[in-house]
Amino acid sequence: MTNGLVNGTTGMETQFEALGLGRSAYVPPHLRNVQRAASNPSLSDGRSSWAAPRTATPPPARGGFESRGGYSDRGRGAFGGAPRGGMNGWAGAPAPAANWSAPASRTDSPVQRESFGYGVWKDGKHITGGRNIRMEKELFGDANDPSKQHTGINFEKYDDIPVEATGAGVPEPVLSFTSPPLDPVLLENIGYAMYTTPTPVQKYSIPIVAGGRDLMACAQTGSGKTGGFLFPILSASFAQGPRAPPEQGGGGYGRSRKAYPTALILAPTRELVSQIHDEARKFAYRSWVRPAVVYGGADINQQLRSIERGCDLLSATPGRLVDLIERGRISLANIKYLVLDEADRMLDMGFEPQIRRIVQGEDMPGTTERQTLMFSATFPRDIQMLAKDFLKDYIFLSVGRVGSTSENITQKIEYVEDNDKRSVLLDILASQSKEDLGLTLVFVETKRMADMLSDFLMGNNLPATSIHGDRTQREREMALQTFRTGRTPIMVATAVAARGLDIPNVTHVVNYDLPSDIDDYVHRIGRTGRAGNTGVSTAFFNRGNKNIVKDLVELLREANQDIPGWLETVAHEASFGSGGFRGRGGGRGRGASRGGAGRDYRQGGGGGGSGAPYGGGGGGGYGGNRSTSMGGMPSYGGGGYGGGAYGGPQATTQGWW
DNA sequence: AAAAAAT
Repeated sequence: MTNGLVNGTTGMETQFEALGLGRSAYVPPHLRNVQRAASNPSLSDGRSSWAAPRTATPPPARGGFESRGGYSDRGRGAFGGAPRGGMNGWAGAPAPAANWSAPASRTDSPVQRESFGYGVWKDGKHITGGRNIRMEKELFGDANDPSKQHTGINFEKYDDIPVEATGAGVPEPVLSFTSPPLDPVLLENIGYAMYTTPTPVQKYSIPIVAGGRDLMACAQTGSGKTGGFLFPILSASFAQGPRAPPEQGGGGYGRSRKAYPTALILAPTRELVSQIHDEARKFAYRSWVRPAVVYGGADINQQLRSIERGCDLLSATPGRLVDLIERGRISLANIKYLVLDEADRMLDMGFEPQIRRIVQGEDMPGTTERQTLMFSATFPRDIQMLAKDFLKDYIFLSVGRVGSTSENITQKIEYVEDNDKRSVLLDILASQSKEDLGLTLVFVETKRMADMLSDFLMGNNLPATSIHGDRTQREREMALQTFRTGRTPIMVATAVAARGLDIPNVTHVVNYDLPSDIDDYVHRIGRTGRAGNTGVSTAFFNRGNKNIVKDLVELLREANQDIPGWLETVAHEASFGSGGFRGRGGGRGRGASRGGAGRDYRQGGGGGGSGAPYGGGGGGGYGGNRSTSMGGMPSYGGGGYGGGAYGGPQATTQGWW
């Protein structure tokens, strides 16, 4: 895919057809690079090619971006035309070109940039740009635009999130945003974003990263982890400048079009990457750091142009990044900071070969020459392996679940048979008060259901849209945009929207189909009740959801929610149903997951021989079969799985299955 | 079982 595809502006599909690369050439994502990885003996050990010359001296100002002017991508959002949440304020505003180019003497003059909110790194110093009110409005929003209402996290509920840091030499957490350790420019940006107090993750991650340490954090979205890595990385970057660019081999030909980012953030979904990028733009305001974003499904030529204009902190999905590396347009040789966000999810999605290639098989500096931060909701064995390979002497941070103890969200569970779900949903939507301008997010399990349900709602004259992985990227972004702005205050979504997305004003989450994983449930309901607001969550429960019932009841109890009697009954039955039912080797390490999302397996003790909180031994909670005090009631049939669980109309004493 | 992800 590195052949002559670069030319032209036609869509990629057209180009493929022209080259005779029809659908037959398609390789499913999870199989991509497999051969390459297998046939590349240097993957895990051979760092030879890149490791050689790297100077530690502060780099000179980079001629590349200085002479190109770093402003234009700012005026355009991340990469040209893709409509995203952040684009509202500026769309009609004229480009500032006339203003800044007029003096025509030196486009790298900091004075000129100062007018536009961009700083530069020059002669080993950070020259901060001046304020730009228009840009501030675009980045930090204004009160009249609900889609950009600030989402600063300042609320007391975050204070009771338990955090545990383990490892050698854990620094004291900071208690507030101050300089030091944070750069004054960053502090100003944090102020513009209306963040007043660091979240628990941030309290720890700031000094950890500032102290040059690697970090493995078990934390979920909503804990403020984006700030947790952006703040210390940007702060250090502001102070230290970029890494010296490597010698351009031969040098003969003009300036390279290759981008050399200093920081790389990998995340599993396009929307998440896009959201991280929007945050990065805020906190990089007025600094020399130019954030950039690349992901699939969007015009690659626009992204290429965008990264040419500046690419210091790059947020990326793995596939598109590999593509750009193959095209020779991005080099990782200058990386000082690597962040893997939602690492467990990335592995679930089959990204491991691509991630290993990016981190170990290209030109990224080794573990000792970069700082690496990994975030993951869980800490199973494959994540531990990744941590072992990517991190050095890391500090392990375990952050409790945000939503579980929150009473900001009223959780209702209703018993609804599949056939009744549609009409019950209509009832719910109809009963929502007209003054309630909040947004309703409806989760379903399949893409097909997402389509069908949104069609159904629209057929009933309800302003609905849908988001799932089979929609085009444009449709996905449009759906998110119309949802955010309230034009379609109902959005039907699959798992693509379950985690990470921060959408203000979601007042109601409906689990039309319950997930089978309690953590997914927590993530979903966490789309509401954010930033100190209250929210409502309604779940449709029926016999198909028995697999989640025990965790669900436990969660509801912890969150002080009303638990319907019938649900308790079902949970009780389930607890001595088939032993192997949960399927994951005795269930998940509840104790670990609840109190702190995971445990530092290096600490030894508790949690089973492997130290893995999940799998293997069951690190607390409900390992193994639980024969209950009720005694006697046999489990259904033999083994538990599949047919066993719901295989028949089990008439029990409770009578309802 | 489904979803997501360079084209």
